[in-house]
Amino acid sequence: MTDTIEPTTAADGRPYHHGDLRHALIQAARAIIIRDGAQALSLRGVAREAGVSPAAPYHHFKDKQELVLAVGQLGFEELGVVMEQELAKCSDDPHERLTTIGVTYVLFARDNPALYRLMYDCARNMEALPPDVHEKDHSAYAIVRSAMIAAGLADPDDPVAIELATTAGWCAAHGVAEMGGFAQFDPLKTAVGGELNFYRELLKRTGAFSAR
Amino acid sequence: MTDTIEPTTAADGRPYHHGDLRHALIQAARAIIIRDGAQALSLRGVAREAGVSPAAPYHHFKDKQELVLAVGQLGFEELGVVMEQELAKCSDDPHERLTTIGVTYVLFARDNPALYRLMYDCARNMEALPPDVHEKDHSAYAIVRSAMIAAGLADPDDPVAIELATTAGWCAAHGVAEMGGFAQFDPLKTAVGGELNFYRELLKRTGAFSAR
DNA sequence: AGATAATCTTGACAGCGTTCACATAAAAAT
DNA sequence: ATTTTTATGTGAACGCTGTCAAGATTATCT
Repeated sequence: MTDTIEPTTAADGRPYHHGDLRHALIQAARAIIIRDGAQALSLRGVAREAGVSPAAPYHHFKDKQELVLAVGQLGFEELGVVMEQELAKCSDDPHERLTTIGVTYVLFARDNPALYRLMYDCARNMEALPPDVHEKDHSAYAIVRSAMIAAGLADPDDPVAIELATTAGWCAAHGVAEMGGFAQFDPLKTAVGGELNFYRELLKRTGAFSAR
Repeated sequence: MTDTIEPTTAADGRPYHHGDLRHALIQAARAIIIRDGAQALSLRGVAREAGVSPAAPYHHFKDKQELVLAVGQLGFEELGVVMEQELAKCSDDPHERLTTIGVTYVLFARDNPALYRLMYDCARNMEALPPDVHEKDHSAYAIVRSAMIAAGLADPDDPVAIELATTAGWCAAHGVAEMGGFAQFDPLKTAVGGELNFYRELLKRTGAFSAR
């Protein structure tokens, strides 16, 4: 009882079995991507940071790609959490809620550009992913759609128009999310009274987010 | 005169000096990127395809990155050419011209997704590029801006509003360009009467491209 | 013609993704 | 409680990659 009773501790300090390697690998990869960009990510580096051998990850991911996709998937979940938090703090006015959705989305991308880029790749290869991601994405999609309807930007009786409005809004947000951070726009940002105003104006002007 | 007088032919068939390697490397890289995606691009592979040793490219590009950026830059020039062609075929109606700009942009991205992705990276690191790219980009930017003004989407006397409208339009086009190709939207595409209509509707709904 | 600069090759280095054979620990079965 | 199976780790190895240094070959300039 005097010895360490942590999960199967060996003599040399750390246990032979990591405990929850899969999770640790995803976190390490996420950290590297956020810190140094996706191009600087190497499986060996991730393993190193997690304190295991280069071959260990292959018991949890069949590929480097599969690890990367897991990080992207986690990004979507994070975004979902942030979105709910912001919407909870928001008023009931439909237009304001829609704006909150757009701004939150864009700010998330601004704060984690490399991660957002990964999430985009993730979404592009959505067919190749396990089905639960489909559902989660669809639920996010559903949030935007209902906000669109509530704000009167889509006729509730015209399904195609609803899908179009939702898709257009998502596309516009994606565009602003990826390009809004460009340094070229710095002068314009100050001219318009700060970064946040800049994003607001951009989203407003991409009519998908503006009231008629 | 009976011998081959092509640029300094050696006995074994090909000349020791390639003649215009820099160009050949860019073309080879472009082909690989378009065919197999940017992730499948290796400097050695490019050198192989150009029939040259792995170290040869380093006399023309200091980096793999520099080669990739050159391909992206070439992409912008190509897009400029296509844009001019389409605008030449277009009527004088300002709204139609604006729509043509957006649709051409999106179709270019749809036809060469990997190349377009590269161009985006290129634009993101624009500060790190030689200044002539700045000018070219600015000229493209100027095209969009004047089209915006002509279409009455920006008050010619409000410089900030002009920049905002132009930027918003570009962001919206980027969003549609990157996300429009997602397989998730296939049903919607057919429901709306084809791919082209889909893009048109999307651009119209991201209000930056629609008349009031 | 001779010197200088540009271009290409060869050979090498470290790092990468991935796989295979093996070691160890945990879980399940007896 | 012991054995067997399964899950999870290590180590060494393969071919590939980006990159560099030293030497060979050709073009260019005086």
